[in-house]
Amino acid sequence: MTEEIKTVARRHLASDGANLSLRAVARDLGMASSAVYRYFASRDELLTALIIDAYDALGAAAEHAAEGVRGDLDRWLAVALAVRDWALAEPHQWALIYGSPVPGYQAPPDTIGPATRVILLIAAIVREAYEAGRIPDQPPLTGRYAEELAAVAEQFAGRAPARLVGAAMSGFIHMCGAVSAELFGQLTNGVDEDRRGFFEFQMRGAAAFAGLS
Amino acid sequence: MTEEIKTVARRHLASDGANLSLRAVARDLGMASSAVYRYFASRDELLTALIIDAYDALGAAAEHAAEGVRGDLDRWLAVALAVRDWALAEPHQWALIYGSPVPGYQAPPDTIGPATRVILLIAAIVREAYEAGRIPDQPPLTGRYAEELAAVAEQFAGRAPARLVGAAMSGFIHMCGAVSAELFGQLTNGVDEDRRGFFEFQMRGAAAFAGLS
DNA sequence: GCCACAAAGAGAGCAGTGCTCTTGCTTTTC
DNA sequence: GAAAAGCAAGAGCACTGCTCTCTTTGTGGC
Repeated sequence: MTEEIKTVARRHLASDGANLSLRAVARDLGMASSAVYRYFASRDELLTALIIDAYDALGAAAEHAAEGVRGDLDRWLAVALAVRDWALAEPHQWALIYGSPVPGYQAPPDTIGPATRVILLIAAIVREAYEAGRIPDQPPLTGRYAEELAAVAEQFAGRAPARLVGAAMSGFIHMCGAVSAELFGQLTNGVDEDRRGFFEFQMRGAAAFAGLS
Repeated sequence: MTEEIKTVARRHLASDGANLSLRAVARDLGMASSAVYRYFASRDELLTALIIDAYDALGAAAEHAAEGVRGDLDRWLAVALAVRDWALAEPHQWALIYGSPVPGYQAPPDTIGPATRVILLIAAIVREAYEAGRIPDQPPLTGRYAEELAAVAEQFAGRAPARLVGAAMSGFIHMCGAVSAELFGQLTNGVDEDRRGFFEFQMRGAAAFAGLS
């Protein structure tokens, strides 16, 4: 039942965005709106469920795309293009997880696990490349943020230097920005035909910043 | 009067986000909700007015920051940091213009003018650097998107090559992504203290991609 | 001074929303 | 078979965007 509600809710998400109507979902299911509250304590809880599912679906798509691809750069590009493909297929789910936060909505801790799948995948790509000695040396970073990056590295990226972790995060952020820019209409009247090509161009730049090849 | 409504609406924007209540705004002004409709035909029209104002304020802040700064890289960094500063000061206005689009809302053509101020400013920085011969040569781009970029260049960036225009747009997109990531909570548990430093690190990377120095 | 007209606001009302509470029905469990 | 638990329905509250009609207010022309 919960699954059925989520399926219909996802359909409504595609037409109404984040302010989908719980009542309309209930109507589509042929039940009273109050009955839905047996499965989800509130509209926000429904949204949370959809958010977690979206993160998971995106993470799965990215991991699947990376499977079996050899070469650091190719793996990174495969991940980035898979993320873009998923976002183009599910624009409203993308908006839900990487768009502006829903007003008054506070993401519960359950979401941070699924939320990190993609960035962890990218971290793994970079770490493997680094540990295999395929990343050229770069001058170390200094400053407070470099220490924070080093702390992150210690947790997720083995012995990779702060600069590399920073470049990886930068690539992830750039990727999210590029997808959002495309979906949210920032590219209109600029690049309209070959957006995939332009996206790949940007992602190659991001990879070069990290020293991937 | 319209100005007064917008001011109160902006205050509500800060607490309720994009789904601010026209009735609540009217209440705050001590007038009936129907009276507001004399000044704005609909809630969407109010949002449009706020969007245009936000684009203009951001554009003005960016242009002001660039004034008098010498050096291509420094100008670019000044613009990027000014954009970030403005976004941190007005997170809900940022979400309004660069976050996920409001469901069912179609941005009218009036918005595209103000929307382009920042990217045009960046284009100007890059163009000047190129025309003064301060951008090292890079291999030309090929592909459909390269043609589109060349068309954009012809309009806004003089004789700059497609790769340079692409890198400039890439930097703009990266900047938007970095600001959004910070505002929308993607950086939580990663870089928490010195986000400004990390932002600048990314923007220096974006500048290098375009050949700015 | 007075009338006429237009602008500005008030108020009621419609259909819709999230959510709660009470009531009833059905299925399981003892 | 009776008690208990799970599930759904319905009414209702306070809220929303928006429309309609009505009333007040201010101003220009004579």
